[in-house]
Amino acid sequence: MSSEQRKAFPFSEFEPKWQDVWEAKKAFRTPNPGDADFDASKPKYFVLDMFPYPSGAGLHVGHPEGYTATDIIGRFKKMSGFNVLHPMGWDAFGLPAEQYAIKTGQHPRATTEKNIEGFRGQLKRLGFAYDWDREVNTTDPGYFKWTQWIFLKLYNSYVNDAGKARPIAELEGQGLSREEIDSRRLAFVSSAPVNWCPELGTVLANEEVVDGKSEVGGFPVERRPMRQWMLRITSFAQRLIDELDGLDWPESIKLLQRNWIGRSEGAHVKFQIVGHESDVTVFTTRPDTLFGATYMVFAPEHALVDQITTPEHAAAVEAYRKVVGSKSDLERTELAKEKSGVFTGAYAINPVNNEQIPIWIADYVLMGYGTGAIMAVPAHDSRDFEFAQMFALPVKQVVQPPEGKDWQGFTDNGTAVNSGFLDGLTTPEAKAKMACWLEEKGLGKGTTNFKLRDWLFSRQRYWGEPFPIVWEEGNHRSIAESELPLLPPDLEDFRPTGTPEPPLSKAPDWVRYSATATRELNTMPQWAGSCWYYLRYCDAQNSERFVSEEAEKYWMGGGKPGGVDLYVGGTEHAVLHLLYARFWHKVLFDLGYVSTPEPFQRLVNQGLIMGEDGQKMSKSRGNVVNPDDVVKEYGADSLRLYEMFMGPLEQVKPWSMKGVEGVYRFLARVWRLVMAVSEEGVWSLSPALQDVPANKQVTKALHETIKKCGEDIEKLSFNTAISQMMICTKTFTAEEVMPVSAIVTFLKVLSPFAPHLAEDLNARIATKFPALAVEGLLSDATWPKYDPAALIEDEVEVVFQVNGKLRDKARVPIQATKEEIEKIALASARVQEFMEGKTPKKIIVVPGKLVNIVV
RNA sequence: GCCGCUGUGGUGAAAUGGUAAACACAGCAGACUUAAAAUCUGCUGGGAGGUAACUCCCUUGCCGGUUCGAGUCCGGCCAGCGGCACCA
Repeated sequence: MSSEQRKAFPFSEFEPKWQDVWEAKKAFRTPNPGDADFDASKPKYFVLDMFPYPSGAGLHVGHPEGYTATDIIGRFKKMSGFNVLHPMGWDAFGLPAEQYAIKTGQHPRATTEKNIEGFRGQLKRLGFAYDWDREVNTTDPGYFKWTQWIFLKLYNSYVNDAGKARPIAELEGQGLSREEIDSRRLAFVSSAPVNWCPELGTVLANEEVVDGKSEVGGFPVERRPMRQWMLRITSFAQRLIDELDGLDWPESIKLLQRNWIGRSEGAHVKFQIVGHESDVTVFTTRPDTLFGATYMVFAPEHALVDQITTPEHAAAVEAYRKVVGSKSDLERTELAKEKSGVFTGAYAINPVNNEQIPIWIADYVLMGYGTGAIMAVPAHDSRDFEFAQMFALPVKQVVQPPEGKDWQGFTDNGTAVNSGFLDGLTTPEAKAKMACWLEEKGLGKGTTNFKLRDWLFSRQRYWGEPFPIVWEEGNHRSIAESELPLLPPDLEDFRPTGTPEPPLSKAPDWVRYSATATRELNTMPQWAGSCWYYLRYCDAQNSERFVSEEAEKYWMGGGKPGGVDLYVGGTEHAVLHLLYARFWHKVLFDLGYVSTPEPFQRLVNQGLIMGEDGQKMSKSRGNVVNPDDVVKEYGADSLRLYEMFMGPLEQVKPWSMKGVEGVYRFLARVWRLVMAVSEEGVWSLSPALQDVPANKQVTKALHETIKKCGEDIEKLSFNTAISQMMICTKTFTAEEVMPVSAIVTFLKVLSPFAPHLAEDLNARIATKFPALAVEGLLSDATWPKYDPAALIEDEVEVVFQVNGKLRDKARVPIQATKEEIEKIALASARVQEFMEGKTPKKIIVVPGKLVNIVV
């Protein structure tokens, strides 16, 4: 049997038809302030999806999940009288695009354009109410001109003592040297060790390295010192933590970000080194345990190691450093099961008791965190304890744990012992006292440290935004804003060079900027374009500014810390995109370019859709569902509705084709409310459709549905809204006569979920009942109001409990008083039976609900 | 190891502290049909008793607590998923 004959309603005819009508009429065009048709009296609602990376594989079923949710919200808000901004675009730069191009032997611009076309077509076939005039594409020069422009803002800014980004010109006015100014820029050059991935031929940000491998491709990553562009995100660490508070985000995501930023409070402590002028500072979160420090450990890369190592230990130290230095991050973590290290021969003096303690080097101390050196308190730190056991170093108790716990390796709070002036204090008291003592003696002070590192911002790849920077006599400087956009050269061979030399070096004409200056050869990472795309949507066509002040104020304003009203996307961006975008937004805010300190007010993460087998969808498992197939077989409305009916939006849930059939049957039932089929299989308006008022039962079901669906959409509880529509449809189906106006109202409620079907049925009803159907497009209709009076029943069922157990129920008038209900309950034969003649101790009456008699 | 989330029928799931399992899937039975598909109707957590209508008991991972009343709140444990991981 062909699928054509099996169709229960002709979705494959009317879905494309309405998609064309919406597009032709620009039904979802959103006017901006200043436009002739802009209505300033309406409130705004900015609903945003995480824009897709247009891969060659096309849309997968995970995309429409979030996109349908935002589409329902957007359509509902539009119907409820809001100016709705619901745009779509393409995050098209980056490694995967370039690798795909290399694999298929095409230019990334060609593959990207083809992929975008594919994605756009797929999204259009799902009937999303986007304003396509606002489409953005990060690889479009008209877009990345402004990405480069924002980079120049970062380059030309610094953070002042108050922690705010300010124009670098302020420092120039203070007569600082070029070196001093360059060292304070938010975009700066650094030659620290970075994550180099030989396979990808580029460096990667810390956030892009997972378990010592590249997030893209899973290739090994090694540490090597290279000169790279960095963004000073660490200057915003505290604000990035603090300003999460005002946001309506899942607590788990806030926590993920807080943990990633990793604030910890402690103290710096200065140690003298025996026989040396120099001293060394360590960071510790446990200054209260200073009396228990029995040795010290430097990171192998620590700058002082060469100076302090004694001749008899030099060979061993050198050998150890060599071994550590040759390891990739992966090997280093893999081999980290057992502690290793060597003694330098040097000693430090513990400032609290003047004891000499040995200085070791070990790779469990990281150069990149704190000061790259630690005081080891083996008694109360598990790593130090393990190391001390291994190398037979002394372990000295300085914290008394609560009764019944061993002090060795005890890391929680307790009471200070063997600690001189700290003895008897609780751990928090001792921390505070020690910090004061250190500060008084000039030996240290309380400090805060963050795990967050500065953002490595350059890549040795072709398919990214070139930096608007030139080099002259060893110094960098920005090019003029008027020179933007800076296009990449047209390269035949854009593959990585296999060395840290970026592929842009293959275009000598492009590289030569002037007789004395050459261009920066690195490109920006994929994250750059996605850091600000939501702003571009507000004014996507503007060629004068990244977004007009007026549009930014209107769409991003509204008195809350975040400008976007609802942002829906996957958890995978919890610490990458969402942290980077917040950082850029804060810089733009400080500089006065945007009106809110945060970009996204409300964030919702959609849950992953698993395969039918409950496993993650993947080609190798063969459990991937292609949305195109579903649309072909069941229609776009079925796909939309099913993805919303599966379960709560935020939950991980498995796909079920049977479930798709279920919602498909529901849509067919709705279709048959309005349409009847002849014996020849021709659909026409159902004769049951009549211009009559709805009876009480239908009216009640309808108004309950208006109420519940409206409330559930606001709560993003789409599955329960759909079940209510199913109940309502059942009530309609049971009727012999279909009251047209009630059906039309129901279609309005259905339309955000299944817009094609609702639009089509309304148009068909309009042919016979033009006065009762919505005039023009149903998508432009107003959300119906429910009548509270229609919901009220004359009688309600009240349950009677004896000692909390259900024993009887009765229908009582809605206006019955507590006393009357109580009397009815006590009169019940079943209740009396279970009371066994005892007198009630207590009777709880919840009007309209229950009576509980306690005996 | 640390942090977080989630545990409810055969399945996806509902349930402002107030009738657990709405809605749907699957299954079973029936109607329509020569037959099938489609459609429509009914049943469908477990156990016990009763010819039957029906009645009773148990049931939201496990143990305890608060409450007239707990899937929901509190404490402890177990399992699964996710994040971080030598961050001093």
